[in-house]
Amino acid sequence: MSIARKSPTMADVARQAGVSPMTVSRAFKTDSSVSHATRDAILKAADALGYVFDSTASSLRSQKTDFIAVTIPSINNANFAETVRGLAEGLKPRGLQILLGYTDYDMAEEERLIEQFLRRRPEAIVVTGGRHTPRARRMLENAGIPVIETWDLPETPIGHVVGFSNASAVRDMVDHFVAKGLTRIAFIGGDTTRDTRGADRRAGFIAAMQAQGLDATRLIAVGVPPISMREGAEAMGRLLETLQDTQAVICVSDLSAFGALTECQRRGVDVPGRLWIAGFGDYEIAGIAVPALTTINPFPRDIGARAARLILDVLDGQQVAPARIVISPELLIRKSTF
Amino acid sequence: MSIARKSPTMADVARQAGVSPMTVSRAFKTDSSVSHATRDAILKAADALGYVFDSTASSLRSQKTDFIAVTIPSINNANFAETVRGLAEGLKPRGLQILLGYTDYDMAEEERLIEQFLRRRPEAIVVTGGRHTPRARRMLENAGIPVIETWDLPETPIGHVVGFSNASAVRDMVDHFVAKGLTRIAFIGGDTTRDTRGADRRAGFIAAMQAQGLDATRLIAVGVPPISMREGAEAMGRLLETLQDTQAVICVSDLSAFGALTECQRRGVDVPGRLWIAGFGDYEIAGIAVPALTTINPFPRDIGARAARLILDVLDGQQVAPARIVISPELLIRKSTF
DNA sequence: ACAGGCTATGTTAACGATAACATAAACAGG
DNA sequence: CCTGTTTATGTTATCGTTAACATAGCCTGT
Repeated sequence: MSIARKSPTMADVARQAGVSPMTVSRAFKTDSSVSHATRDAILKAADALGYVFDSTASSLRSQKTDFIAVTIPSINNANFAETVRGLAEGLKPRGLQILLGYTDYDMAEEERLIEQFLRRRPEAIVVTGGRHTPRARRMLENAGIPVIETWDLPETPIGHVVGFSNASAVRDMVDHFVAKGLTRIAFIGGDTTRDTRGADRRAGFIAAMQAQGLDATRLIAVGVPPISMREGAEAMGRLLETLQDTQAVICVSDLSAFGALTECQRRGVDVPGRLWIAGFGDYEIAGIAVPALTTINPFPRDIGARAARLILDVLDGQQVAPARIVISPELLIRKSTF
Repeated sequence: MSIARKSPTMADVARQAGVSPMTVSRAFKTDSSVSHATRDAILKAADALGYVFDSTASSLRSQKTDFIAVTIPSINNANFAETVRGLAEGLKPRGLQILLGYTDYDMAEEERLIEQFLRRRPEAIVVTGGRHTPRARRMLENAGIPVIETWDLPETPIGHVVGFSNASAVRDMVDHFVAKGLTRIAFIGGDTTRDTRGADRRAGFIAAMQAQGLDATRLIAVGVPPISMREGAEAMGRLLETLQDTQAVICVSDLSAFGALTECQRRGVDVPGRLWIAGFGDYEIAGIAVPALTTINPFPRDIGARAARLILDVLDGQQVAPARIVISPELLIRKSTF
């Protein structure tokens, strides 16, 4: 490794190429007016010197960081990952870079993250969900940049929204089951309200059951959200031991649904013969499990893609009023509920 | 939303608090010497004005961004996510923020990403794997910051390494199967060399089989890496139709292994009775599938944690020579190979 | 041939913080 | 009580780029 002498700046490149620093700056922008010969000479000089453009200085002077801050609850979740992909793909053509952070489903951590991110002066910020600490909300309101809440339809949004109703998606599923003649339906989820979308789904389940005049108390809560396969299996074990006459189980996500399914397999409980199981999220496993799991596809990729387009429109001044983009989740009936 | 008047700077806070801007700057650092009363007054003034610290300006002047750049092949992969978690956790106490990007298993995209990231002047950069485009390699070598290659043990590393040998991990598994008396063993993976770790695993399989004097040509290649559950199922379908006497299958990852298992379930092929299946990665699904899948745990969280500690040591000057930290993956024998 | 417009480039100052240096006041030790 | 040290604060210049303005040369149309 060579001695870390100070890295060259535009001034060094300018000297080498026999032009002013300003012309070097222009040569590094695609649109600006620099003659072909000059730009070539500058890029060659830059290459020879090993010059690397300094975004930090550029950001300070131009007051543009080209950062889009994004916070998601978990980095280890295929659905949120898809939303980030949708975002990244939509933003990349414009040279916008995602500043990604995860909150571990913790609103205090979200607040901390938002504060950190706003210091970096992003062009816009995308957050997951519509519930935040009061201070986080205040910071977002005063940030002076577009704010987009996703994966939810908050009643009093901060700015823009790209999401869907977790509660009514679950209601659709309950109604479907009831239409098929089932009445004893249970819900498996996590045991606190850390995961607000999970809580919304449970609330939607309860409301839908009550609206149908059915018993809405078959609720199994296991573990700290986000609950995954193992917790789903544990919950199913409990369900099979305490509420043996249950006909169908709706799980807060496909992962817990799959865990529940494996528990049935271990205990020799026939799915869907004796018990129906459904999940949420249309993760890959839902489609490939045997039997394939009934689930709800909330189109996470689209959420990101729509948010990206919205950001571009807002930054272009094409969209000024707060937008409310509603995604319609799709109910996917599969073999686990036949 | 209020009129976006220019946001306040330290100078504004200083005026409000009746001190110099420098004192405001000091008040925002935890260690520096500011009297208790002064700091309180400054923080109150900052709060009243809605001041938000500007990291961009700070970074330029202090030549410290507190960014650690990290590139992973896919954002939608539980193992890489764990590595990022390990990194983030280790770096957070020091105020270092991760700048995360994914390459989609594409070295050209990795090159693009590295170039973008280096412009942001990170304190260090962590990349996945030991193979890069020549230009990417050159950029990393000349970046003048610590470079850490992970998830691999490159022969000619750029700088530091935190990884393991994908090939020898698979060899251990082959040797285990052979010791159990099996001879007709197949390998399922993707059909190109985009995924270099996948390619290393297949190469390790072939070498191990040949070393045992066995037929190493039972190779099923399906789809563009990274292959997942669906491709695993498809590959298993092909295997069952073309190489019926196969006794065991090693898959490039647990996801394809699980897909393969489901295909066996659909076709009524008994696992492990008629066929053994093993994966790689110790994803959650491997432990909970029925039967549970034999796999290899490469301790992805540890990779991140060790990389984080290494970064801190290097930045502190406690570690100067390029480190080579070798993780020992663990072979986990489960019900799918009994 | 000349006003008006366009293209390619240069000059100056500024973005908002802080490193480096300076200093007044408070304090400690003999 | 005086010197030497520490603590709290201020002053100045600067990090590397680019917005804003300026200008020289060239083209276009009449």
